[in-house]
Amino acid sequence: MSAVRVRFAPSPTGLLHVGGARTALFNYLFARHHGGDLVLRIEDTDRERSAPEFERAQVEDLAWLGLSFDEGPFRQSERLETYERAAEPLVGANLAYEKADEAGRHALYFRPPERSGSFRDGLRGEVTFGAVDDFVILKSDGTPSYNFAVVVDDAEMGITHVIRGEEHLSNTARQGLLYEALDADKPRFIHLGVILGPDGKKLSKRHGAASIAEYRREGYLPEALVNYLALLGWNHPQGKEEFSGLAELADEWDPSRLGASPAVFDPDRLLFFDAAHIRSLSPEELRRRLEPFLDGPLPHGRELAAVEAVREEMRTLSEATGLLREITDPVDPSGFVAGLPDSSGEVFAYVAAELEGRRFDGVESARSFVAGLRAWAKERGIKARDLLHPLRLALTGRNRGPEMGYLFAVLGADGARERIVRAGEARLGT
RNA sequence: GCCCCCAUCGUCUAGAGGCCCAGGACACCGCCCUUUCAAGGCGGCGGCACGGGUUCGAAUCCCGUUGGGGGCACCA
Repeated sequence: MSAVRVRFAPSPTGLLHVGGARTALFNYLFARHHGGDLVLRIEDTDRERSAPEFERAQVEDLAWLGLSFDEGPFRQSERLETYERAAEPLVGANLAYEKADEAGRHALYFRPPERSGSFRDGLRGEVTFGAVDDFVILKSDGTPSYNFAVVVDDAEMGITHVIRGEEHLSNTARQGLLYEALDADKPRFIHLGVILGPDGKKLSKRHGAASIAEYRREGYLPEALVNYLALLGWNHPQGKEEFSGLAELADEWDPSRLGASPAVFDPDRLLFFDAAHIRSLSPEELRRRLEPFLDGPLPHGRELAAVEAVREEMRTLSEATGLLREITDPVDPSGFVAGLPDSSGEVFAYVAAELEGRRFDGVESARSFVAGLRAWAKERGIKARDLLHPLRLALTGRNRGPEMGYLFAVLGADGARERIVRAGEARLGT
C-alpha cells in the first residue's frame, strides 16, 4: 500500500473557522498516525471573494494551533493551465460542452455519462446517489469550478484520503463521476459529521465567536482548542479525554474511532478544557503566555507568585488581568471594618508587627508565614476563620479569592503590612 | 421540490446481540475539604425517538415512520 497523503484545502474567503480547524486537525492526525504527508492547498479560484490577507490569516491560525504541513501551500489560482489541460480529453470524449448563459458568458459543462452511482465513505460505507445534473467545470473567467479543481488536484497530487466535512457528501458524488471520466484513481473518502451551533444548524458566523482568531484573542490556549476539537467526532479507545497537545494526540490517535454524526459545539466544554490546560502550565510558561493579555506589568519581583495566584481560577488568559486586580486593587477599609470580629485588632497588630522587615521569597515562604500565623492564632484562642477572613478583607477588600499565602506573596510583606495597618486604623476610627 | 447523511442523558460520547434495568465527560444540584471563591473528592439529576420485524435474547441487526442536518450556483 502506498504512503498516505492527505490535504487540507481551505479557501481564503474568510478566517479559519472551528469547522475548518477541526478538518485540518483530523487530516493532520491522520497523516501523523500513518506516517504520511499533509499537503496545504489554497482553493482560491473565486477571484471575487478570495484575498491574500485571508490566506495569511488562516496560515497563521493553523500555525498557532500547531498544525504543520509537509507540502504547500499550493494555490489553485496558479495552476490554471493544469485545469484547462485536464478538461481537454473531456471535450474530446464529448463529455464536456460549452454553453452560454443569458449574459453571454461561456462556461464549460461536464456531462456525466451516468447520472447516478455510488462511492465508499470511510465512516458510512457505500453511499449511493442519483440525479446528478450537468455542472460547470471551467467558469467563463477561465478558472476551474470547485468540483473540477478538487478532482484534478487530488488526483495529480496523489492524495490518498480525502477527509472533509459532511457538507461535501453531495459534491463527492459529482467528483466521483469526474474521476471516472478522467480515468483517475479515486482516493478514499472520509466525511466527518458537521459541527452544529446551539440551534442545531451548521455552525457559522451567526453563532458568534466561531473563528479561531477570535478564540486566540480571547485568550484560549491552542492546545485546549485542539483537545476540544479532537473530541468532536472522535474518541479515545480507553475513553481518555484530556490530552496535553498535538504530540500526545498524534501518539494516541486511532482513525477507527471516528464517528459520522453531527456534533453540537459546546462553549462550556471548551472553557472547561481551557481552564484545565491553563492549570497544567508551569508558572513560567503561563507567565510567558499571559504577556500579551496583561494591561500592565506584573508586581515587580513577584511575577511568578502573581501568576500562580490567579492560575487556579482562570479559564482564559484574558481573565488574568481582572483576577489580578482583585488582589492588587487599592483597598478602602471603610466598607468592611464595621463587620470585623473583636479579635481583629489583635490580629492586625500582631500580623503587622510580624511583617515588619520581612521579605517573602516566593509562594512557599509566604505559606509558611501563614502557617506561623495560624499557630499563633491557635495559641491565642482565635479561630482560623477570625484570623484569615479579616486579613483577607484587609488585604484585598474582598471576601473571595486565592488562598492566603498567595495574597502575601503577591502583595509583598511591605505592601501587605501597609494594607493591614490601614485596616487596623480604619477599625479604630469607627 | 429533488438528492444525501445522521439518530444513546441538555451537550460531547462509550456501547460493534447477552458483560447495560446503559458507562464516562461538560453543564446543573447537593455534600465533603477549605478563611472564601475556584480546583479536587463523593453523590444526585438526566438518555437508548417511535413502530414493526429477526433472535432464546436488541441500545446494538433489518424495514418503516418521525425528527434533525447537509447539499442541489459560472461559492467553495
